[in-house]
Order: sequence, then C-alpha cells, then structure tokens
Amino acid sequence: MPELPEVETIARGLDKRVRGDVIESIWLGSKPEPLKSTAKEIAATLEAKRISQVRRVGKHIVFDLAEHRPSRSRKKSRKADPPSQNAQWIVHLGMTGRMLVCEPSAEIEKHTHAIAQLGSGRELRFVDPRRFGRLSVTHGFAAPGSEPLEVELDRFVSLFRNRKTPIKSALLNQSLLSGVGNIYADESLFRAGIRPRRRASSLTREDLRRLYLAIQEVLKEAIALGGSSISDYVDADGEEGFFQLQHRVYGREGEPCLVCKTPIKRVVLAGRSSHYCPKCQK
DNA sequence: ACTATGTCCTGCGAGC
DNA sequence: TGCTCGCAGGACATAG
Repeated sequence: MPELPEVETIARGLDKRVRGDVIESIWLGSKPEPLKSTAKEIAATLEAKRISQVRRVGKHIVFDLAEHRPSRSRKKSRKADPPSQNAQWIVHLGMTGRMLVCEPSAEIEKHTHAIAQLGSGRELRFVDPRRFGRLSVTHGFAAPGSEPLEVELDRFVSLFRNRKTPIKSALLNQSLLSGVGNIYADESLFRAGIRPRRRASSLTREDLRRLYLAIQEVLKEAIALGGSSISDYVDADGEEGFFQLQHRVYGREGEPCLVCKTPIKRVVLAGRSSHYCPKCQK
C-alpha cells in the first residue's frame, strides 16, 4: 500500500499514540509469510519492552524499544551500548498492510497476523490481506538506500548517472533511494518533464537536478496532505490522506494532461504501470 | 555487478 | 447473479 509519505504519516500517528507504552505480550498468527524473523525471536525481543519512539526509515516503520524492567546487570550493560544497539521492531506494510491501535474488544479483522497487548490496555494489530508485508526484529536498522528528503544533490546524481535501466525502474530500486514507490515515481517524473522509459544514464546533470527537486517537492506536499488514499488506505488515526487529489498522471490514463490536454499514456515498466504525458515529458 | 522477468498473495471492479 | 480476467501502493529470487 504505502510509499514514503503514507509510511511517514502512519509512523507519526503511531508515535503520537503508542510512544511510551509497553508491549506486554504478542500474538503471532500461523501464516509464515509475514514474519522475516522467527516468531520466537520476535516474541522474545518485543515482550516487556517499552516503545521509546516510532519513526519511518525508507518505507519501514521502526519501533525503537527500551527495556521496561531492566535487571541490575542489564542496566549496566545497556549503559555501555550505544543507543543504536537497542532492539527495534521493524514493520514493512507491503501493499496492503495496516497497523491498528484498538481496544481489545474491537472485532478482529480477517487477515490479522499479529496482535501486541499494550500496558495501556489497548492493542496494536497488524493486518495484511496480501501478506506482502513483513515483521522483523533487529538492532541498528538502516535502509540500504539514501533517504530522498535527506540525500545531497551530488550523491543523488551519482546514484543514477551510470545506470542503463529506465529511470522509472531505478527510482523504484530501494537500494538506491529508499521510499519512492510507483505513485511518487510517476508524479516526480511528470513534474521533472522526464519520460519513465528514459535510460537513467541518458539524463543530463540538469535533468537529474530537476528530478531531485521534483521528488522532494512531491514527497513534501504528499506528507503535508497525509499521503494518498487509494482504495482503503487510512493512517493510524483512521484519517484518509488527500494527495490523491493532486495526482497529475498516476491513475489518469486517457484523461487530459492538466498542463497541455494531451491524453495521459500508460505503459508497463518492470511489471508496474507507468503513467506519463507524451507531450510534457521527453 | 547490473538488468529484466517471474512470483509471492487476496480482493475488487469491469465486462460478459 | 455469478463467473473470469486484469489489476493493485512492494520486494525478492532467479536467470542471463
């Protein structure tokens, strides 16, 4: 479901609602796909931990955990460790994953794969019909690619300069940039005036500079509007996003370009729908 | 090392 | 009404 702006919105909402709460126990469903770490490992890492913070890294939600009832010896060893070595719960929502904060009495939705009981009496539930989402535990999590809103221009240019693959495919490659997905790749390429099939290596430094600025602009606008609500996406508070109203090419095949009225085209690239204006994008 | 393609899943809407 | 088909916000494994 979610790309960077949606995950950012969800992580902020979760941080507001569960920061400081304690995970008392966790139930994990029997379907193996959603678990990247073993169930045993996840349970052992999460139980009796306090959620010190919830944040976004790439398209991942990171729950930073702290000992809730540290023993004397643990406390001592924790002092010696850098904060980055504290345990973390990593949630990737895939296409259809959701994290819900609810009362235990709330009906358990179909495709619920994990339920964490919280000290506040509430529950944190992971629901994901398509099971493309993943749960794992780790220490010092880092996304493989650069953060689009933090990367410097020179670094950005060097990521794409020598790639023969279409620029759209390169934008979706999370080991280059972490967080851009199908919607925001299309929207950024439109704003930068670049066709999705252009070879990344054919782009001039000026092209890449425009793309760099377009990506940041699109992502910031989308975050400000709470992300794009397509089908049933809602954030942690059940609020819809509104950036879908700002889409200029995504999902608009055949509709007139908002700039020049030319019908928007759709092609399939790397197995993903790609939308562009054949006149505005070169 | 890089690139292109298939696969993992369920649910929904379009078209018949 | 009910069926089949294509499509969906993602990311891996695999083969070339």
